[in-house]
Amino acid sequence: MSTRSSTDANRVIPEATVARLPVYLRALTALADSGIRTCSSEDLAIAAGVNSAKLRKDLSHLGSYGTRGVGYDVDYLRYQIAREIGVTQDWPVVIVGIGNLGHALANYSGFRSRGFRVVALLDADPDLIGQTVAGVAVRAFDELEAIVQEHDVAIGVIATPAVAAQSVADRMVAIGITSILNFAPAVVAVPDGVDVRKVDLSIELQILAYHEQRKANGADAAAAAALASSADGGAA
Amino acid sequence: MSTRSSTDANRVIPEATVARLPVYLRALTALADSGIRTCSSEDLAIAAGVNSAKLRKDLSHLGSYGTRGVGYDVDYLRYQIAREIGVTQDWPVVIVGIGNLGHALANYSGFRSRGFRVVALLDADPDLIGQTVAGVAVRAFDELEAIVQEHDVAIGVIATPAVAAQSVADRMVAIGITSILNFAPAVVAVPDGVDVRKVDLSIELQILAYHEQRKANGADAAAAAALASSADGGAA
DNA sequence: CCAATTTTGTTCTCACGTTCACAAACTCCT
DNA sequence: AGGAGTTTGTGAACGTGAGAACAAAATTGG
Repeated sequence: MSTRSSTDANRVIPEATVARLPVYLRALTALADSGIRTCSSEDLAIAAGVNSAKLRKDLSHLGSYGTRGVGYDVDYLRYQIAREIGVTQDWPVVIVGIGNLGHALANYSGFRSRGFRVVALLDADPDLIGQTVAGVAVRAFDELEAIVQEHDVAIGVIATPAVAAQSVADRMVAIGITSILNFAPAVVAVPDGVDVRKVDLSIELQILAYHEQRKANGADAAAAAALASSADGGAA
Repeated sequence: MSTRSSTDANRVIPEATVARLPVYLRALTALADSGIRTCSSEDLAIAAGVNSAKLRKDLSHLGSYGTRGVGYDVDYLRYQIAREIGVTQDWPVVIVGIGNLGHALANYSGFRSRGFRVVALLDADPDLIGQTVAGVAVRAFDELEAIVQEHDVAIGVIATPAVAAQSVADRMVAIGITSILNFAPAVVAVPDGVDVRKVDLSIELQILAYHEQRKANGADAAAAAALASSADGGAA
């Protein structure tokens, strides 16, 4: 009795694939916007900046949505990926911490257009409460529980300073939020069953700096190696 | 003649390790700030939110900076990691695109304190040029080349709308920038030798949404499975 | 209708990353 | 000094992911 349909909710999709599905979704939207109705895995792979074999393998985890010899129907595939990710519905989101970054997030139009709706902005600073940002009033952090219950919020965004991040996360978890996107430069610990993703601006820059330094050192090392080998002469 | 010192510039550090080094650096700074002079791999692993075996293996790629039976000297290890990443020096950075996100980035104090210095803010919008953001004047995008050459900038940050991202990246590459941090929701293509890292707010949310949806479906499926098995009864 | 062509979906192999488990090396206490 | 107790650094096993290569399935042209 192991007949598994292609829409079987129990099939596992590798994490690496899940992380790329939103990229494919965006690339498909761009293709659709430029009037393209059908594309090959090669076309889509280029638009998404990946290898076409990887793209096909990723899509094969969702099901067989292409046609051999033809390619993929852009709108159809787009819908299938959106459904798989879960962004055919709208997800209510709360943002905690309305500093510079919180402002930018509240104003980011990409959330609304991609399946997310900011239902509340919260901050602990009394001076901010009552101000309107991006058309949404800033409310007191204490109101988190009421808001989460009213709108059935599952996803919270932390944009506070580092010191506040853990206590905000604890509160979110206690209230029933099960997915957290953390922009604060701090590690937050959460119990099993709660997902945390971390976006850290300076960590990304540091990773670039490492490679940048190696480029410079590599050039130096190559020069040094050239000198050394010329000093070695033919003395092998 | 294969005597390789522990500071051999040619040893390779796995990419996954490189991505975690900044996390360790931050955790060590936090420990140092609370007056801790020495820590075990277990202590540091908890502070960094990773498994201690992974932490030790990561550090072993840099060299042997710990003492068995004792642990790591916080300041010493911090310096070694900072040197490895390359943030003992200051990296000049330009930010292109001073919208909501560009504002937030310009004001982000974490850059300055972690080895990066914003030397210029650029935008194509004439209305923005001349305004001061975070103490730095916004200048015309055309001035990119002069600024990059004057300050020897190797790292550029793109915070423009998606449509502008590729052309900004092309210009950066042409001028000699070799590392790009891209916040625009678009894939940018660059030649070999140029590193691009991408930070995408809505992609992170979409990944959370996927898992959130699976939690809900999983609960449904579990309920359905329970029903099915009770319907099955003992009919094995 | 059949051969040639195109393109998907999948299999196989290799590389990379994670985790376990333990020997080596250090400190502390008697 | 020597044994007990800690903690690092690393070898080995395991799991996941990437990419090449190819069979299967569709279209196209004669």
